[in-house]
Formats: sequence, C-alpha cells, structure tokens
Amino acid sequence: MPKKIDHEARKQDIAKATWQVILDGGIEAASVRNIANEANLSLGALRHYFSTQEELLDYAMELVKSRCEARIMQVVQQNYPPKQLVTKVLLELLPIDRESMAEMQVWFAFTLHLKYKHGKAFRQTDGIREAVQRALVFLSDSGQLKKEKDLAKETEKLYALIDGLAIHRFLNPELFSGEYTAEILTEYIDDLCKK
Amino acid sequence: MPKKIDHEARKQDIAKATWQVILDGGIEAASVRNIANEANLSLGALRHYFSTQEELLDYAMELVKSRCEARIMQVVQQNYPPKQLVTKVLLELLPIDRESMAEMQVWFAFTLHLKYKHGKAFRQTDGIREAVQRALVFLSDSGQLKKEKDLAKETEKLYALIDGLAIHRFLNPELFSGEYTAEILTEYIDDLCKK
DNA sequence: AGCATAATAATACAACTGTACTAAAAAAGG
DNA sequence: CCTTTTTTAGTACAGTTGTATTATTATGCT
Repeated sequence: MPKKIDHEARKQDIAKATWQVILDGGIEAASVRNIANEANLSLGALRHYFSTQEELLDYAMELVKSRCEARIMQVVQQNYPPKQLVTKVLLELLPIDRESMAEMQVWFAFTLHLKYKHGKAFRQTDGIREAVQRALVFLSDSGQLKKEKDLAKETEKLYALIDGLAIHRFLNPELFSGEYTAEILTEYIDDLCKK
Repeated sequence: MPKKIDHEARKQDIAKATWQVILDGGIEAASVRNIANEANLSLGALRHYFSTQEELLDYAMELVKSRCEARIMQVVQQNYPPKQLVTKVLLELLPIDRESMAEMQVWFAFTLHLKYKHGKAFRQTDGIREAVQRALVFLSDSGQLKKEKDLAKETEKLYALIDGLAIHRFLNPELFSGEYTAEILTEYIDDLCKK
C-alpha cells in the first residue's frame, strides 16, 4: 500500500490555505485554483481531499468555529470571578490579534456567502447570540448586574456591540487597535455591573 | 440628432437595477450581464452609460450615499428637541424598511468589495463615524447627557451598536423586526441621557 | 425626405470558474 | 522486485466573467 497520509491534518492545512486566500482577497478569491496554489497542490490533489468547493468551504468554516469554541472553553475552565470571566470570554469573540482577525474574516465572508446562497431560508447557526445571552444570565445569577434589566434586550445590545466592534476593527485595523477595541468592550461590561 | 435621453435619470435606473441584483445575490452576482438583464438592457446599451463595471458600481454606491444623506438632512431640518432629533437621525442609519435594507446591503457589499480591492490602502470614506460623533457632541452641548463621558469612546460604542444592529437585522430579518431594532437603539440613546 | 448621430444590439475574445477524467508517480506490503 | 492502491499531475470541457468591436436601429434637426 502507498503513502499513508493523515487526511485530517492535510485537510486542516488546506483549510488554513483557504483562510489565507480569503484573508488576502475575500470570498471572491476563494477559487479552488487559488486555494490549491496557496496550499502548493495541484487541482487533482486538492480534489482528492475535497471533492467539491462547497465541501472545502464548509470544512474551513467548521474549523474556525471549533477553534473559537476551544479557545472559549479554555478560558471557562480556569475559574475567574464572574465579571472577569465574562469579559475574557467575550473578548475571544473579537478580532484582537492576527489569528482571530483571520478567523473573523473567514467567518464573515462565509456567513455572507451562505446568506446569499440560501436566501430566505438562511438561519444563523453559530451560537454566538446564545453565548452572549448565557454570559449575561450568568452575570445576573451572580448578582453582578447593576439593576434588573431586560436581559433579552441587553443581549441584543451587547451582541450588536461585539459584532459592530469586530467590523470596525476589521475595516480600520490601524486606526482601531486590538487593545482599544478590547478596552471599549471591557468598559461596556463594567458599566453593566454594580460599582 | 437622435433620441434625446436624460442620461442622469437613466443612470439612476441602472443603479437601481444594480441594487436589486446585489439585494438578490450579493456582490458576487453583480456582473454587468446580470445588471443589464435586470435593467432590460443589452450589454452594449449598458456600456453606453457606464463604460466599465467599476464606474457603474461607484455610481450605484454614491447614489446610496447621497440618498441616505438626503434623508438625514430632511430630518435635521425639521426641528425636534435634541434627544428626539438625534434618535431620528441615527435611526436613518438602520435598515428598517425594505428600501433602507437594500441600501444597507449595497453599502455593505460595496464596502467589503473596496476593502479587498485596495487592501491596506483602504480607508472608509462614508462619514458615518463623524455623524455619530456630531450627534453625541450635539447632545452633550445641549446638556442632555447623563454625565461627562468620554465622547470618543461613547462614539465608538454607539457606532458599533448601530452597525451591529444593522448586521443582525440583515442576517435575521424576520427574527429581528425593524420596530424591535429601532426600539433597542432608542432605548440605548435614552440610557445615555439624563432622566 | 434625408442625413447625422445617439442608442442599441450582436458577436467575439481572452481570462477565469468548478468539475471531470485520465494517466503518471510514489510508496508500503508481499 | 513487484504488485496494489493512494496520491498527484495534467488536461479538457462547459459556463461565466469584463471588455472590445462592429453593425444596426431609431430619432431629431435641416
């Protein structure tokens, strides 16, 4: 039997090449040829691991998701005090460093791609809204919130703030540093809590 | 001399066809052929008004911008009390009805398009951040703000909230009604002001 | 009417897309 | 060494893209 290759590891390499291509040229540049080039593979070789473009994009997106979830789980397992924990978790949703910036762009490009592909049938499946909600419920249960607020609306505000900050940092990375972005979110959460 | 046609009006028709195409299929669908079809024109006819695709997209984008500005100016000229005025102005930045939803999608698709086209050289030119800032300065000068806040940071928060809400409504239009979106923004501004 | 010219239509071309197919290369088992 | 099967490379095909070119239509002025 021939060369034994770790398919999963190889697929991850290709997924990372996909991220790089999207990072450079957006989803419009994510052609199978561009990705194969970036991964130093021939078309046929690429096709051997992903038989269709959709399959490849799905995989690249899932990998972003699972990596983000892993980062969050790592934060959760260390036990910080409530407010600090929530802040650290939500900071993981922002594109602070180069890596999370890439992930965010992939997530974004891909979400748009799915939105237009499925039209009215599209539903967001990343559990970000739910995560934000859980964070607020946790703060509330811990008695940290300033006063009894409408948790549903507070969730939407915080969630919107997070995605808005993410987009603004994405569009203006040099005017909008990672530290400044983090500072704004931290301050917002602090305002929600009792002094 | 031959048929005399109002070029500017015609260009606006084509721009609206462009919006429709982007609305249906995203920027990826905004090919000259798709747009020509939507506008019931041949390729040659379309080319008679816009000699290049970039020129067409630029025009379509500028039209969005000027229409949005016009809506805001109309609000500003009626003189509401400060808080209500600011709220009404900022509500114009959200995709509430079908028309503003289309404009927002075009703005968004196009901003992304420019971002990836110009790479690091890209700068956002829509004056939205400045508009938000002016709104807050106006509130502050009117003595409506709850306490002395860091206006720069408050601008970023409010601006992020607006764009976050816009995106969430765009991605989930039926779970996230225009009224609900408006309510959240209104409540946020209300929280900023003295009781 | 007839001419000048704006407006439209039709076609062509090179580049790129996703997918498919075929054949060559490479490596582990016997 | 030699077979077997994974892995890779190369090419082909049909479709779409932006742009260019050419020809045709239609209209308003003299």
